[in-house]
Formats: sequence, C-alpha cells, structure tokens
Amino acid sequence: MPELPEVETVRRAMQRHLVGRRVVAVYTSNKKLRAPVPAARLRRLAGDTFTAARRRAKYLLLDLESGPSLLVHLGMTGNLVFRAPGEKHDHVVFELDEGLPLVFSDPRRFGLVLVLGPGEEAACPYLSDLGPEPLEAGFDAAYLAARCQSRRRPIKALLMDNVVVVGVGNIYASESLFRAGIHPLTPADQLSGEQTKALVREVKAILRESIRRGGTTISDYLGKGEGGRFQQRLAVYGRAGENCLVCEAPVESAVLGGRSTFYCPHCQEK
DNA sequence: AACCGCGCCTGTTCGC
DNA sequence: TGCGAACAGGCGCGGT
Repeated sequence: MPELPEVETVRRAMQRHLVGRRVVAVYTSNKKLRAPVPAARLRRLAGDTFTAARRRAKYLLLDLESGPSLLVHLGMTGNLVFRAPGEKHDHVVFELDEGLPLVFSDPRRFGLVLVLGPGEEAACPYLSDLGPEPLEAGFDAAYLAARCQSRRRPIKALLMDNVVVVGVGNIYASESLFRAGIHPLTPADQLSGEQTKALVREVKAILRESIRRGGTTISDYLGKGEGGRFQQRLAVYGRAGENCLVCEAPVESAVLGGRSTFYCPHCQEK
C-alpha cells in the first residue's frame, strides 16, 4: 500500500519524466474511483504541458502550464506509470508528445484523480484539514506533545490521524512505535516527554530511510521487478508469531480501529 | 469535542 | 477440488 515514501518516490519520477511533456489526448474508463473520474475536464487538458510535480500528504499535484493541476491519490492499489495502456484496471491514460503514455491504474479503486482549476486547490476539501508534513520542522516533539495532551486514544490511532500528522500509514506507524519502544495501545496522554521525542525522531528517520530506498511496496521506479527495498527492513509489520529481531520474543498482533497492528510485547512498553 | 466504527473495492489466501 | 469467507487498509463520513 502506498504510504508517504511511495508517493514521494512517484513524485520524483513524475518530476523527472513527466514535467515538460505535453498532453496529446486523455482517455478514461467509466469506473468510479473514490470520486467519479472527471472525464470531460481531463479531456480538456489536451494541448497543455506539465510544469511541476508536487506532493501534499499522500496527494500528488501535477501542475499544468495553463493553470490547472491534476490531483492524484494512489489509495491502496493505485499507481502512476509510463507504459502501454489497455490493462484491466487502467482508469486514466495520458497520451504524451514523447515516449510512453502515463497510465493511472488502480484495481481496488480507492484512488482519486481530479482536475483542480487555478483557484480550486485552496478550497479542495481533500487538502484542507491536513496536519503538518512529518518531515518538516512543524512536526517536532513539542507539537506532538501538545496534540497528545488530554487525548486518551491509543497513540497509534493518533499517529495515523491525518489531522495530527500526514503520511504515516499502518506500516510506518507500527514500525516507528517499535523503534521508539512504545506500545501501540498506550493512551496518547500517557507518553513521557522522552517517548514523544523518540517517536518524532523515529517517524522522521524511518520515512527518510524508506524514501531513500524507494518505499516499501512500489517498484516501478527502481528498475527491478520486486517490491521497494524497504520491505526487507520491516521489524514487526506482518511478522506476527515470528521472533522479534531485538529480543526474540514472538511478535504479537492486535486489531486497532479495524486495522492490524504489530508490536513486540517485550520491547514496547505499555 | 473526541473518538469509534463503517463502507468503499477486488485480488489473494485460507479453511472446510 | 472447489468455493465461499476472511483479509488487506486509506480515507471520509456518520453516529455516539
């Protein structure tokens, strides 16, 4: 599942390979994604040229010369790749002036493709109410401590709340809590100052490390047919019943907010 | 206000 | 062997 490092990896690929390309034609399927695909608005992008690739949280913003931006979210199974179109779950195809077309494919259709006019980005409901970027200075120990105050929900739920901080999904929430030695079910307001500090540090470190390795799950921009190179670095995620890499106690799993959570009962204090 | 739980989707894995 | 059930989870939304 694409998390922030995967989206950032895709953004960099778009910055490198899409910026400067002119749209020749746009084709859409009539399948509904998270929101209906705006076929007519997409077709009107023909003739326009991509000028920049930005990212906010897990949203990609691909700017076009005449003013609009393409808003793309990869959801669970979405991807944005340069290849021949026509596969089963292709939803939007951009034919370009040079090279292979850009294809948005998404089997599970939790993704999103929208066109935002010049004034629409500021008012876009998907982009409002988002917390700070985890890798920017605004996300620091003092900030997180303030957000934890009088919050009794489990720290993992808080960490995955996009109003608190964006881009931390299920994999990196589990992994950063493991590295910080914090049990995922700990009520947020019970974290010590040291723990808050450690958690911020580990969230930043793990996201940076994963970006450097091209993410965990998406492989298209690594030139290899396998998952991103972060996959083999996972300490607890998906390892229930296996031994903790640090203390060898069996990794446990629990369901939190309908999502599976992995932790080491020995290394992570409650 | 805070927070929980649901529904959207389909490919893959699991149990009988 | 075959088939249905369970599972995967980002996100917005509605209910408490």
